[in-house]
Amino acid sequence: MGTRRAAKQRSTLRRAMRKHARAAYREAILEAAATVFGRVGFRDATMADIAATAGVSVGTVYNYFASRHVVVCSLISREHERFRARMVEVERTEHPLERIRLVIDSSYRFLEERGALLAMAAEAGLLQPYVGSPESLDENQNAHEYILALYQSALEQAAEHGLIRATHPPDQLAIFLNGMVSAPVQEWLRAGRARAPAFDTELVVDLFMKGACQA
Amino acid sequence: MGTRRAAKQRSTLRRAMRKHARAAYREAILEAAATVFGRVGFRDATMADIAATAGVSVGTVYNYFASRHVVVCSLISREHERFRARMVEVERTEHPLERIRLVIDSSYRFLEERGALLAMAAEAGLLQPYVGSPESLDENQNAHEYILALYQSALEQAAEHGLIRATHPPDQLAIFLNGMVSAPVQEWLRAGRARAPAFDTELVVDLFMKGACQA
Amino acid sequence: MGTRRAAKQRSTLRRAMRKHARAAYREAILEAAATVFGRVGFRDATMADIAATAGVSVGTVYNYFASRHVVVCSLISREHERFRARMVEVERTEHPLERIRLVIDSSYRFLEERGALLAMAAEAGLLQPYVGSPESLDENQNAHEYILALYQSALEQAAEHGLIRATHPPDQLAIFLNGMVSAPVQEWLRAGRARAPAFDTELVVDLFMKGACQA
Amino acid sequence: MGTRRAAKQRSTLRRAMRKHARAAYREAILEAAATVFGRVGFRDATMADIAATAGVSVGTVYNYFASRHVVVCSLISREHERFRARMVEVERTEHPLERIRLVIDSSYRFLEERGALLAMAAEAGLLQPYVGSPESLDENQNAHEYILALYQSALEQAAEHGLIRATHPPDQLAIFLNGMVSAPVQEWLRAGRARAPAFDTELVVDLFMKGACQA
DNA sequence: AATGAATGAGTCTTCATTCAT
DNA sequence: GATGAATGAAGACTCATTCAT
Repeated sequence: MGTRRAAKQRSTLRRAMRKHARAAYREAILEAAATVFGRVGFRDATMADIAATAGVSVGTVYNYFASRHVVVCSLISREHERFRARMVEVERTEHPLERIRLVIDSSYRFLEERGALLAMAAEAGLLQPYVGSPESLDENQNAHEYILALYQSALEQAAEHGLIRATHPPDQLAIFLNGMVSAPVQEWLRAGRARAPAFDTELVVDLFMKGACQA
Repeated sequence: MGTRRAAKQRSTLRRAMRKHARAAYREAILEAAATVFGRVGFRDATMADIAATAGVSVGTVYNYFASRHVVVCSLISREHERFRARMVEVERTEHPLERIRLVIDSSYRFLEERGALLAMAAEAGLLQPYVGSPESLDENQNAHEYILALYQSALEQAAEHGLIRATHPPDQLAIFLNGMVSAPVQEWLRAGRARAPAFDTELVVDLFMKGACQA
Repeated sequence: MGTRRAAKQRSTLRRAMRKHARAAYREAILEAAATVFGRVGFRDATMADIAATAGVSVGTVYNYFASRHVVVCSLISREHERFRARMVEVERTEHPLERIRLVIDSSYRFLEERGALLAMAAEAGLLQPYVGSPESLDENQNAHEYILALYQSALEQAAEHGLIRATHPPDQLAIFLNGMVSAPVQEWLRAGRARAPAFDTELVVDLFMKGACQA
Repeated sequence: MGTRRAAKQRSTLRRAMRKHARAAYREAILEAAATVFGRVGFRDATMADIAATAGVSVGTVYNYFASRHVVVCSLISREHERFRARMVEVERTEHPLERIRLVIDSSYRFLEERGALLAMAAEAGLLQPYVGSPESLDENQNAHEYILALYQSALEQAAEHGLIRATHPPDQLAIFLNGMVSAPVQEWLRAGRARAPAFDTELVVDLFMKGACQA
């Protein structure tokens, strides 16, 4: 009887370890994919590359992801989820301008931490055409739309409260704001991610709100 | 003697015609490449596609361009030259803010006219880091740097003249301005180039100069 | 001493149970293989399919069969043995024509019962040359040769007794008889095993013995 | 002018040679496919095998056939056409029993000449399940159906004329006749195509018509 | 100089087999 | 002895590049 219970315990333990190992493998492969995608780009990253970088065989990658496409989507999806998780707090902020400031700041910090390439992919949706439209991402995997919506609603609210000019449509303002926010990130990517990125939230907010003109 | 001179003339003529023919072929191939790149994107365009679109054989493409890579670079280079040609006039404008307005306006018009190439420009410029080093461009093929430089010098001059705040470094201002200018373009690309693009220079200038705040 | 004997008994019992368990596993796997082979055919059946159908892991399949090839051969061998077991009775029948009738009838009934395996049998027997040598069977696993031999000896005997014409060599007659017997089976396979098979022994015997001619 | 005409002639010549070369390549590949299929079977024949046997590169095979499946179908289709071409004459024969005799004889001669494996594939449709049903052959590529139809109509006619018993349905008779005809062929295939095949039309006809019984 | 067929390295994906637990 | 994840060789197919005509 004791033996049977021990066996059961062992079995449970084993299953737990399995589960853990599976998660670890999955994670390692996604991380490797992120690395390779960052190195050679989405299109030129081969499954062999990813497997080698993860330190596993190609077959193993296919044990965790049904196809190359699934790897890409899973990766983007994962980043997107992480990003949204951070935004939960921010979304609660009442004051629209403060909320904008926090969105920008959180975005920058996320980019700095996660290595901007992937974050960019997830956030900007820039790589959607590379991923392929027919099997492209779900609505809720598209961080770009999500951020634009955040900006837009905050700007609408701000306009209602008389905090910003109501002369321009808020969806367009959102696009321009996002353009300003993204600009230094893209510049950093363009420079080959050489130095550690240093994105300045206050600068963006100041410039967007007050403009470049002399007061 | 007359015969020899005639022969020489004929030879010269033939050489001229040949030169002209070569240029025409080259042009046709580049234009075809532009079309194909615009249609299926950089990475999915095959040499066979380009050749077929140009109405020549693959072999002929290789008679004019040493490799696929050279086709891409030549195309970008050509577009860049055309772009700069249009900017000659603009660069002569004295007033810095007016010059900025003209740069933006010319850029937008160029993008609207060259249509399909836009995707390519975006990929070459914005996505250069994704495309990877093997396809990276020479300094003088990089329209992005060129435009940033235009903005920066105009902003410096504007700051000297007290037309804009001197609180922010002009190279950073240039980046943000460029971000705002690019934002609607990227948004248009992201939407799949569905509707005809309509970029609003005045809106950008207004927003950049005065900010979103209430006066 | 008593203890030792008890231990020995227990050990014997355990060994017997183990033996039984092994046989049960073996059987389950072969039956699963039969099912899968019947469903998707020889070549498209994967070890994973077989294991899953048997309700065991792939590793377990390899504990009982050294390779995929061995599974196939074992299965065919087993079917062959079952088939021969049924024929024991038939072989005892004295009258050669009656014996032929019984062979045909038993064959048809075996095919009807073993259903899905039919495809396999057909592939293994008829398509052996297509399957190639690596999967070819031992002499004593070949049901085809066995049946031909049954027919041939019965036909020889019938000729000796003056029951059939002696104008044709019995080995050739056996081949033709087998061809007629197999014809509706192959037709059924070809039709995708759509309807339940209904093979008519009397028809075959009548046609083979009396021919298609008007009496 | 003379030069231009010469150029045109050359061009025409070249085109003709091209065409001829293409046909020759196509033929060589199909012949190689037949060889390889005969050697290792339909399923195990790889494109690399076929290419190597044909003395070309894999890419070349794909220049002539869009996919592996197309190679298989083209091969079967080609054999089928050849077979039907031979049957044109036979189909004209009025007397139904004589027509049956000729169908059998022509089939046997075709099999002897073309190497039975492929002929079998085309004729018996045995490989249909290997070729894959969803993209399987067109109705008119199925020689098996075609031959059965020939037999059946001849048998119907023969029954009408009182040449054979009307006791059995002609579609079933056709199947059994075909079974008898095929039997020695299959036997020959099973034996590994060792000796040159020698199929005896008269034997089959005699046995099918008169049966094995003593008169 | 144009042509376009031939080439073969490289890509994704499958699956029989092994082996640590 | 059972398990099932890891492995990697092998297969179908693509496409940049070469070269004989």
